[in-house]
Amino acid sequence: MPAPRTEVTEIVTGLAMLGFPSLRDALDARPPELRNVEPAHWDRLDEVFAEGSMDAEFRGAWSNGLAFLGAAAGLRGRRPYLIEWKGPHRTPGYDTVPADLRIDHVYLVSCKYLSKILMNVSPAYLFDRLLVDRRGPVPDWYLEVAPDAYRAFYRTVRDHLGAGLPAEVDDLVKDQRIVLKERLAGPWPGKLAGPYLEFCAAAADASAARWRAGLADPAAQEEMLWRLLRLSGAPYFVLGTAPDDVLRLRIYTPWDWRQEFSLGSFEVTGDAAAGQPVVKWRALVTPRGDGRELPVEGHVEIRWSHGRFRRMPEAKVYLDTPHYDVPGYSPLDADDRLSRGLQLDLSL
DNA sequence: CGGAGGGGATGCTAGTCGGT
DNA sequence: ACCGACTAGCATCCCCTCCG
Repeated sequence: MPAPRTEVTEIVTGLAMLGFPSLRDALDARPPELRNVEPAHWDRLDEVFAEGSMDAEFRGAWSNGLAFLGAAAGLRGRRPYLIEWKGPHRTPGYDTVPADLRIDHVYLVSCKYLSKILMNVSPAYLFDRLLVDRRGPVPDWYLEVAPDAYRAFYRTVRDHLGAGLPAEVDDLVKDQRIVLKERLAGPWPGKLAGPYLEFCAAAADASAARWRAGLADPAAQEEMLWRLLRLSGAPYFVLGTAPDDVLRLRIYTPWDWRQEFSLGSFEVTGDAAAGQPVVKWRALVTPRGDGRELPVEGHVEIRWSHGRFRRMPEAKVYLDTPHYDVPGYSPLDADDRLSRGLQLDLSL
């Protein structure tokens, strides 16, 4: 069962597009146009709504759905005949568009909690395979790119913790990893903090070098930026909520992007100052017919999954540029301003 | 507030095993 | 040798909290 918050956000966003006079009416109707929502989901929604503990989420999702119903680039006031909720299941195959709702078979909508996290993937998939082929060898990334630094750091840890651990990090087995994770919970002990930072710097630099190696030509850089920003072959919409903010974006396709922008540069560097292995990325984008360069930047944290030394490292990709300043992310209300005549009265 | 880290969920994959 | 069914393990995806 997904977190109630996710369910509230996604289902209520869809509900609001169906034009009910109020959320209460919509919840009571349990409209059949909203597919894949089971009775248990409706029951839980009723329960959470009655409790009132998630009023902010309800309000945000409701206003997002209404905005999409009225938006020029969205439904322009046309009540959909079908809203498919992706539901608690992960979509099979390669998930290019992170869509939680599909409206009338064509409009793809992703309902996000406002977040700077773009994706969380395996390091080899990002740095070696450039987000192209998910399937591939699954190395322990730290051993793959910074074996000497990783082994040296492990030996320092082992010497600090004492007996019961193998001589080399390569020989750790599952139970030992669990023990390591538990004994290393919390801040690094003073004697390990310095060596850890050294290892972080080595892993970050090596990861950046690996990434750069695949990004030699401009075409590869441009495609990399598109994939990082999750541009997809089909346009889609992001309707985000936060306690007191909303984010409503239309996400360009590469085709849209090319018509408005060109890529000046894409740079990747290890971040020695961070408290974990971090690789920074930065693109300079030039709008066509206008000389001002727009920076887009973010960073990638490389981190153990499920605790220190426990599972394979994964790569968490962050966007540091505000969403509204990203070339290729177009605010829904900007589209509305372009076609003012289509604005509808949405007061309830 | 956001960087650092935690951990549940899901479904892929590499095993095993019996049958052909 | 190959195939399909089945399954345990775990890589990856996703969302969460904690704390300075």
